[in-house]
Amino acid sequence: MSALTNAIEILRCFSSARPDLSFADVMALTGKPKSSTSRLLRALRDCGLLEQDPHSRRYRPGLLTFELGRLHRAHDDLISMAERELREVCARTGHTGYIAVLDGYEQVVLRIVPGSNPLRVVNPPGQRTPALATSNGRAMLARLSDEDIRARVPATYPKLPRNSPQNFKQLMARLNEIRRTGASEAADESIEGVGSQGFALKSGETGEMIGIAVSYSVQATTASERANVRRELAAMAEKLRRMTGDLIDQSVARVQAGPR
Amino acid sequence: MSALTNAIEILRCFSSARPDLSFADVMALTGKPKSSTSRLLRALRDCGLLEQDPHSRRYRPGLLTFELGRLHRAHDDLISMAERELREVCARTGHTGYIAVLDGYEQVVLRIVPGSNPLRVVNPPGQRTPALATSNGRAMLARLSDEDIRARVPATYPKLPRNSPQNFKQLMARLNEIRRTGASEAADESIEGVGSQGFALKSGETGEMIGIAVSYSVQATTASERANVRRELAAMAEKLRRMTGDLIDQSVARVQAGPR
DNA sequence: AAGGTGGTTCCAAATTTTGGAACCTTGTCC
DNA sequence: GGACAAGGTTCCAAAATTTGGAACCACCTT
Repeated sequence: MSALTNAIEILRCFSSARPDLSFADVMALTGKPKSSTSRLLRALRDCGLLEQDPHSRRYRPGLLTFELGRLHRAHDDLISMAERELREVCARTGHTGYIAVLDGYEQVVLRIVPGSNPLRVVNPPGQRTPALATSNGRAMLARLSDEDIRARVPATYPKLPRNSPQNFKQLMARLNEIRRTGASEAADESIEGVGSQGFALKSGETGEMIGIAVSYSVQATTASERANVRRELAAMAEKLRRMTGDLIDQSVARVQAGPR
Repeated sequence: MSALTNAIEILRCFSSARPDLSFADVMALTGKPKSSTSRLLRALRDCGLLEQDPHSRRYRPGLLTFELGRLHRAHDDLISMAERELREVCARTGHTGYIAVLDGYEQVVLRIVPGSNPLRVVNPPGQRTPALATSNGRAMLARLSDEDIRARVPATYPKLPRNSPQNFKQLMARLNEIRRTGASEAADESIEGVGSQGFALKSGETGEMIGIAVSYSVQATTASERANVRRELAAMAEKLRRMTGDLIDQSVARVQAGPR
């Protein structure tokens, strides 16, 4: 599927860091010849996966992506359940909640539940982050086999924030700690000044896995507030595991806190 | 681009009426042979445009569509759309444009689009003004229920400029006139010597509402220029309503002009 | 066992794709 | 006006990919 593969390669050039691209951008990023690029962009534009600004000539994701994206897991029971419970936790704690999924060694935020706290962590859904550097990301990785983790982490270990695991050995130590203690937490990692706690949840029926986290400002959140978040997430995790048939060892059933 | 075209054909089978599809569904909907369908679905799954529920075997839009759709949405939200259109109107008319939202009985200016006219109305974003005394403010109020309007206007009617409605009865008369004629316009109200015309726009999807206005100096703007502004805003309103799914009666679809 | 669903693989013919070269349009600068 | 750059488009022959029918597979139900 060479044409399709090439088209997808172009689609993957778009990100929140690069929401729109020029003809030359696409050429540089993909390394494809001018004529191939021209034909591919035209095909993508004609089918609705890309659209082009008439003035700037720049390309961006088109309406079809929006229409399809809205359908993505719109009727996912696991996510709906988790989101309902998370809303209550965020209403009580005032902090912002996230639901994310793993893709490779990265995670993608699917849902955000705003808190009432005036100091707000702002991150749009759809954002991609190394799962190695987030609380819920690490919680999800800890639920995988070591082989699976090894296969996901790039051979060239990604450059991560200072407080995140700096190599595979450190990562595995962190993950084993999460497996042992049930605690996944971090501060000043993927976002400076922001801490979070999270856990992973699996559907016993489908095997689907999501990572749930609550984040807050490190400086503005007291130790007792953090302890409260821990208790809230522990209760939430236990409730959701019962609801979804998430089989997990009791020894790691406690809340896993992490960065985010 | 036959493979790409066929893949897109499959993607277009998904809708909110059919958020996920089985192998047989796809075959029936596209009429493609089994082997082609199998290869196409596999390619779409491998590239992230579709994902497959491991339990039910059904296909649905994949993570990549979610991510790209979010990028599309970020570009195409209500305010961004309105601002882009307003820029063109202001470029053509030369006057200053405003986008505001309602907060209680007041409006808050979110965006300002400068015109080229040397006589310029200057108002900073974030400014609060009684919506009762502005063209776009009154246009937005006219879109609310009478109970909502009543709940927003303080029990002690606010002191307003001379040409603005001086009591609740006069306000309702003005709003009903806007509802009837679709015209919301004023002069010498919130700013002495300044007139404006505006309309309200609602997102069919989210219910979010904004008020859009173009303002000008009353003395320096001829009647034919004002008529031109009216035509420009009417065309802009119609276009935006189509784009946003703003359902409004045809009888009030004409431009509403107001003070500002 | 028969039948159905959800696929996968093989194969030769048909179709599409590819990249380099030549070309086009529009705009900017000297 | 000429030169250059950005953003493309079209042509062409060789290479690559795609196609649909047939055969096959795994699993489930009656």
